Amino acid sequence: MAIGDVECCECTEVHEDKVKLLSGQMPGEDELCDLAELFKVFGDSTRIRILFALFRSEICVCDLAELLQMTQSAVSHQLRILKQARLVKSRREGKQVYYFLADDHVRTIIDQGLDHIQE
Amino acid sequence: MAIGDVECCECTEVHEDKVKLLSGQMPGEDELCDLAELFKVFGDSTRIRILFALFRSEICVCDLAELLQMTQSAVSHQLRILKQARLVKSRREGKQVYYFLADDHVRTIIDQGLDHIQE
DNA sequence: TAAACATATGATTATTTGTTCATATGTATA
DNA sequence: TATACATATGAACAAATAATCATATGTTTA
Repeated sequence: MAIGDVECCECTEVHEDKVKLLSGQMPGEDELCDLAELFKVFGDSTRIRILFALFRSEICVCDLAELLQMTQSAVSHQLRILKQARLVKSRREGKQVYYFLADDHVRTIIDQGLDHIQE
Repeated sequence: MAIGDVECCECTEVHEDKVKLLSGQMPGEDELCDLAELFKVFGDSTRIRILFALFRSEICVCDLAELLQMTQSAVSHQLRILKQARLVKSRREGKQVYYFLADDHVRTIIDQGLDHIQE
C-alpha cells in the first residue's frame, strides 16, 4: 500500500471516533522514542546481569568482567550504554572506576519484570 | 584473550571475595534471559505505542493500524510478539480480533520508565 | 458456496546491535 | 619520567530484528 493511504482495510469507519480520540491522547514522538530507548537498555542479558550485580554494591570494571566471565572491553562497552541511559553512575578511585546504580527506578523496573515472568 | 582465562586483568585478587559472593547471588541463566527477552519487547517504539493505545481500551487490529499509520501486517507482527510475551491477550468478535492488556505489570513498568526519562 | 473482509504469517531485506580486536587515555608507582 | 595497570573507545563482523510483500487462514454475508 502506498504511503498516504490512510486506511489499511475497509473497517476504518467502524471505530473512527475511537481512533480519533486515541490519536489525541497518544504521547509525543520524542517521549515514545525515549521510552523505547530506555527499555532497549534493559533488553540485553549482559546489561541485566550488570544491574543485578550492582543491586548488591558498587563494583569496579575488572571485577565485573571477572564475575560475568567477559572481557573488560565488552563490559566497558555495556557500562557506557547503561551510563548514557542514566541507569548507572561511576566514580574513580585511583586506577579503578567503580560503577553503581543511579537511582531506584532500576530496581522497580526489574522487580516488575521479574513479577511478570514468574507468574 | 582465550576462553578459559579467568582474569581480564591483574586486579582479580583485589576483590576476589566480593566477586565470589556476588557470583553465588546472581539469578540463574534462564531467569536472566527471560527478563532480557521481556524488556526487549518494550524496547521498540511501535510496540510501546500499541501498549499506550491499549491503556485506554481494547482495540482491533485495523483500528490500531489506522491509529499508528502503519500497515496491518506490521501491526499484526508486533501484536504477535506482545502476545508471546503475555503482555496482551486477544478475543475474536466476528471478523475482527480485539487486543487488550494482559495485566497491570505493563502499566507499572511503563510508568516507571516514564518516571525515569522525565527526571 | 463464492466472494469480500479481517487477520496471521513466511520469506526477504535493510538496519541495529553485541562482541572482539587493537589501541588510546588516564592513573599510580618504581 | 618511564613503566605497568585499569579503563575507554573506534572499527569490523556476525547475529538479531522490524518493516515489507505476497499469500494463507478464518469469518461473514450475499
